[in-house]
Amino acid sequence: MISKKCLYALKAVLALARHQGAGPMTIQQIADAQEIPARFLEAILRDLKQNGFTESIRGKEGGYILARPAREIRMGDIITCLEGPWYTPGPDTDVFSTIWEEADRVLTGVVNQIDFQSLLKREDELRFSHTPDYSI
Amino acid sequence: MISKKCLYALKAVLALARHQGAGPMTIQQIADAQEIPARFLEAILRDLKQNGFTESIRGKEGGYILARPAREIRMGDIITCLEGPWYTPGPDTDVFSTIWEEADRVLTGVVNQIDFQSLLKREDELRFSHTPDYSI
DNA sequence: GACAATCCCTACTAAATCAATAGGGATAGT
DNA sequence: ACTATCCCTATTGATTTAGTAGGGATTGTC
Repeated sequence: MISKKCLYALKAVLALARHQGAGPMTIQQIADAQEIPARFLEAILRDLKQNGFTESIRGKEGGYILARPAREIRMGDIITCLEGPWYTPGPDTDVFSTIWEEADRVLTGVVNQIDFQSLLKREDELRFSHTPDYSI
Repeated sequence: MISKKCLYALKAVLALARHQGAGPMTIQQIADAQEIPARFLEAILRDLKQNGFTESIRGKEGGYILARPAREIRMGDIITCLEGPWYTPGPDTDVFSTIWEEADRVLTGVVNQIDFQSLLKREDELRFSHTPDYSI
């Protein structure tokens, strides 16, 4: 399965996407909102920054923002950034190589179809469908 | 990526598939043929046996055979047996859950389409296409 | 019945990876 | 100056991976 680190990264980007246009979010805010250990999140956000997904503002009133619109960041981008490629073709091919390639292809296909704008929308729909209706 | 243990299991089953009908193969034979540490392979074969993929014959002239025809064993069966499920749905669903489910679905789809009879055929074709032609 | 080749079972270990935590340094707004 | 923020390196404990070790049980052959 996906590592916690990677899941934290996805959640952090999602939080930043929701906050986009409202100034920077501090590490602590993101950590609180998504239940991520703050010191761990710090390293993750630095990683995301180095790969061009986030930008940071230092000093007081500082924090993190997305470097690009949520629409232009795909789940697959973040996953590849944190986990590296799922399968790397080696020099010698056996019967299984082509199958790992196929698996990689379909997996990439799934996560690259989803950008963070659509994740926000999905999240809203999920919240809507899960809100219990207490009316009589 | 896939663990070495799982890859060894796949290779072992493939070796047994190729040997099917020609009596049992010893652990050592499989280990030599597929370049797997014999003591490690021992544990893997036991695991495969407990899950009904292989059978063993003890004593001299003993060894391992496939418990079913190669056609009836799929790659996905072996992988699930060794690695467990890639994703297990938890009690609480978030935006990502449905995506992991979809990823699991497509991945399972790929490896469950391939049985070991077709792997043998693929291997033969690969060997054919890779044999260098030294004729003038 | 002795012997040798095989599978069977439990326990142990070394290395790598995962999931953080710790301690300070640099920067910027007030 | 003070404080809230990000920045960087190093360290740690737990878990998983990839084996290894030592012996026990079974069965065919002489």
